[in-house]
Amino acid sequence: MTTIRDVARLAEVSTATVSRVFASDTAVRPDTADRVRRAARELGYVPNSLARSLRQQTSATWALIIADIENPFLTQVTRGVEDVAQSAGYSLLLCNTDENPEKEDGYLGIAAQYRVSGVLITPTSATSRVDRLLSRGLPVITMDRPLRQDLPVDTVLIDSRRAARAAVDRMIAHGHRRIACITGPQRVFTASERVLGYREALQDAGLPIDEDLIRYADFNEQGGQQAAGGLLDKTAIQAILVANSMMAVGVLRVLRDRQLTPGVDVEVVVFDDAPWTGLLTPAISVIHQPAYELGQAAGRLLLERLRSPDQPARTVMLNATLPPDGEAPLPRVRRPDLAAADPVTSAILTRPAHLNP
Amino acid sequence: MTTIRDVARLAEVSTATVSRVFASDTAVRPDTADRVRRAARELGYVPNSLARSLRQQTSATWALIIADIENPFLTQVTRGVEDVAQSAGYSLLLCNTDENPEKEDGYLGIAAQYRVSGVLITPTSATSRVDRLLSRGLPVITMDRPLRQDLPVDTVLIDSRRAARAAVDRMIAHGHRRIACITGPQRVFTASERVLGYREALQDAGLPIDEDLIRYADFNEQGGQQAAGGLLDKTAIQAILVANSMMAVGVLRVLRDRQLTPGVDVEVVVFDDAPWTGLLTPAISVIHQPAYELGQAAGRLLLERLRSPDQPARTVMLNATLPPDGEAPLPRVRRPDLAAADPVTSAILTRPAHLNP
DNA sequence: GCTTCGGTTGCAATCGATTACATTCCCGCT
DNA sequence: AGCGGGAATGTAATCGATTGCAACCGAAGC
Repeated sequence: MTTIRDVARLAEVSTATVSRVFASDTAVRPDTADRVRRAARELGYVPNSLARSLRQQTSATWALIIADIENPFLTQVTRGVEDVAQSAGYSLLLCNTDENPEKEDGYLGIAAQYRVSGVLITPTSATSRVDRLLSRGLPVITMDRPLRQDLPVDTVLIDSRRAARAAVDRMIAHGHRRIACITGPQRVFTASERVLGYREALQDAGLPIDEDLIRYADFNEQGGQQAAGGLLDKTAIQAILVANSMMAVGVLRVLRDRQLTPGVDVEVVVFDDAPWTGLLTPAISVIHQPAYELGQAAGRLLLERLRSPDQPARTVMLNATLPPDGEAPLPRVRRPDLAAADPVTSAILTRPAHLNP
Repeated sequence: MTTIRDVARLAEVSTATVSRVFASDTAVRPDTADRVRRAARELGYVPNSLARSLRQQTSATWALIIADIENPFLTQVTRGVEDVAQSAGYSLLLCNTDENPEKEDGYLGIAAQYRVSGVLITPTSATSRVDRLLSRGLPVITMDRPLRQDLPVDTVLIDSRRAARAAVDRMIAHGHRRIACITGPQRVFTASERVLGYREALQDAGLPIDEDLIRYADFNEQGGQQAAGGLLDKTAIQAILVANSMMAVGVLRVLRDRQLTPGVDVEVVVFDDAPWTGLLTPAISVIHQPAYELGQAAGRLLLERLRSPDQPARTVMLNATLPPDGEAPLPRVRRPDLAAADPVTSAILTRPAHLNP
């Protein structure tokens, strides 16, 4: 493996000069620089970023710690983070926790070992041990789920409580009374948050809350299937709110198996606007979550945090949207311009990405 | 940030001893080791893996370079790779190329800079510049798409040509004659491979091939929509083979908009068994691709390559399966035991994952 | 008591870059 | 010619670990 010394030798300069050509803005005479670049090309020199990071005490890497890479919502988040990272010169260390706090802990340790310059995480619970990173001065951004308020972490959330409430409001307006809610593990913030919105809507309408209509299960297809099965075994329902698109597949499968047509026999509203939801007839309602924008906002918060480490922690709240009653879901725009779309976050998000050396 | 010296000082030993406690199997007296571990815990010591990797000339990191993190197929592949990597002590550097050869090139460079110990890639084309990694002795595993035969890279493929052919055979058996094929960019191996299978089936049946029924488009929803729209504007069809599940959404949307019911007016067969496909009525046919297993196999090939760098390159071929005619698609098993399921690869895949220090 | 030997431990070089500081070079001005 | 000063370049310390080699220690064997 050729090193900076080899290049220096061939170009007949010192390693300092070579380094300056590639990694700093210190002046180097153009012809010297040329000679160095030629030598480097000839030798196939690739700088060793481990050595560089060691010396500079910082690496151009972020750790992205997410619960489930197979969840399309998180996939879109990942994509948003990746785009910001890439355009600012950072690479991503990808970590999949499986909603498992121990796996998460392990990855937090790895993030520390790798001396990444920031961590973006969807914490498995509010008690995730990110404090151990913070005490080292490592910036942490939490996504989709908040941590304890006293921790100095920037946060990007989606207001899913309000969206859940709007969805249930509408079900009530449609005349439904037996309305169920199938959501993720109670420990997970977004899962309980959606239940809160559900409860609020019922309470506001003066309707009783039947705890048996609220089901917690794993945030995946099987979870949805089990929850819906257990629910329908005990009682009949008129409408159902499902907390994510993976669960929705399971729920819809159960409905079909029981000859219940979504949208006819049971009104169904689902979080996440998975593209396939538009294919069902009649269409089910979906709550659009700005997942890509969430990732993007998280990435940008991290960039700003790196630029000014001591500013107070910020929380960005994005809106989930339920299309107006009677209207088809909005056509999916692949990459909406968030800054234009959401005034709440535009202040943060319109600032140009900082291009790191 | 506390370093190994701080720990050494507190434990009243040399840095060498501390290092040996944490990172090698050299003997250290149990009570000394205890003292070191206590000191480390007290100081909150986290080893710096940059320094370690620099010294050891190898890092416990793999680069995973994929075309599109939002493609569920590739997401499952990622998951397979991640599981193997994690259980062998490796971390993943995630790179998203967007099917863009320049972005890919950039990431290949980053992989080299980071001195990752291996690269797993779905190359954007057969001319991807992985040779520059190979010449450095960096192991490369290609996934889902092969490179030039003369390159010493291990490869995991899915035999999608055969699956495409089987699907079209069946369409022909059903009496269809105007059969279309919507696939990805021609440059992408799997896209053309599926067309080859399509052609073979028609040829074997002695049917003419109408080039106008073959459409290349982007491997996403929009691509599927455009291709299907263009196709149906010109001609009517009886059956259609779609090359992945993202395109399928676009295609199915077009069919619906034109009042054509999949499975009734047009027979539809789709690559990738996206979970939602089972929700459509009547159900469409899907070709199951063992994506998770592909990722897993790739990870294991890399582990073996790292263990014996000089063995000849290997290619693993996995089967895509079309459920027998008339039968419902197989119920999705979340994590099938690949070794038991597929004798072709069991030899490789049953070997226990090597646990790295 | 001395030697030997295996088990522990320490010393110091090393990995490949960056960078503070020192030195040299070059040019223009007096 | 001599000098000043800015630009270019070199020297060497440094980042934080690992590891070859040497030194040391204690017990066993003679």
